Amino acid sequence: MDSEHNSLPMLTSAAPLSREFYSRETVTVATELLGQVLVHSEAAGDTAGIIVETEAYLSSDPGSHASRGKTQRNSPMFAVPGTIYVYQIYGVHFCLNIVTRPAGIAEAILVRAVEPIAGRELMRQRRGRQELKELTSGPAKLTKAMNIDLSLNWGDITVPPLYVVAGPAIRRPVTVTTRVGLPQNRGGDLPLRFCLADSECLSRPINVHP
DNA sequence: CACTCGATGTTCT
DNA sequence: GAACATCGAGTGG
Repeated sequence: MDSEHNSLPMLTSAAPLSREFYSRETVTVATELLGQVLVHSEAAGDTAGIIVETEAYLSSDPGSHASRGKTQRNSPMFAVPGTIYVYQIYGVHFCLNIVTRPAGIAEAILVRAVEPIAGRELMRQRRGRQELKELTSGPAKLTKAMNIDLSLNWGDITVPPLYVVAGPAIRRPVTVTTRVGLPQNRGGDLPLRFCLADSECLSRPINVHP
């Protein structure tokens, strides 16, 4: 067993955050997910990371996949809070979202970056990179490192194998910015990206002026 | 560093 | 056809 498991023996076996946690206002959940721990338990080995960057996607939000109604791809967004929505982007990458709000209101949170705390060697193998900062500092990087793909779409984030547990009780500064990759006319000017400002593992630096 | 660009497939116009 | 909640290799200062 490697040292990271010795130093964090309880984390990956802690109780997942409940459905009630996710059944609140999307911005609230997006903010409170920061500092919690995303865990993927697999036979190959557990991977886990502290969530350091999230984005909220709201109903009536032109940047949301659900902005033009329900389709085959986005239908998990219309399901119950805690539903996992994984989609493929640019044909090659996967992004992980967690549904909030009651069924019928399509809102979700994109998990954009985590700080690796367990299964780092597995992450290095999957990513083909050694540097800690390169393993999970982006929405598609973290899904690759943690082996998250379409097989987890429609899953339940409140139970294994993919779930979130309470992180270390340490207060860290939160910064709010505009979301990444969205043009102005698609909601790119809305302050819906949430970061732990002191993290080394953000998908990109926090711009003082966007 | 900063920037461009190709990969690759699903969705929507 | 074009766009896309991205990444990494490549190029040029």
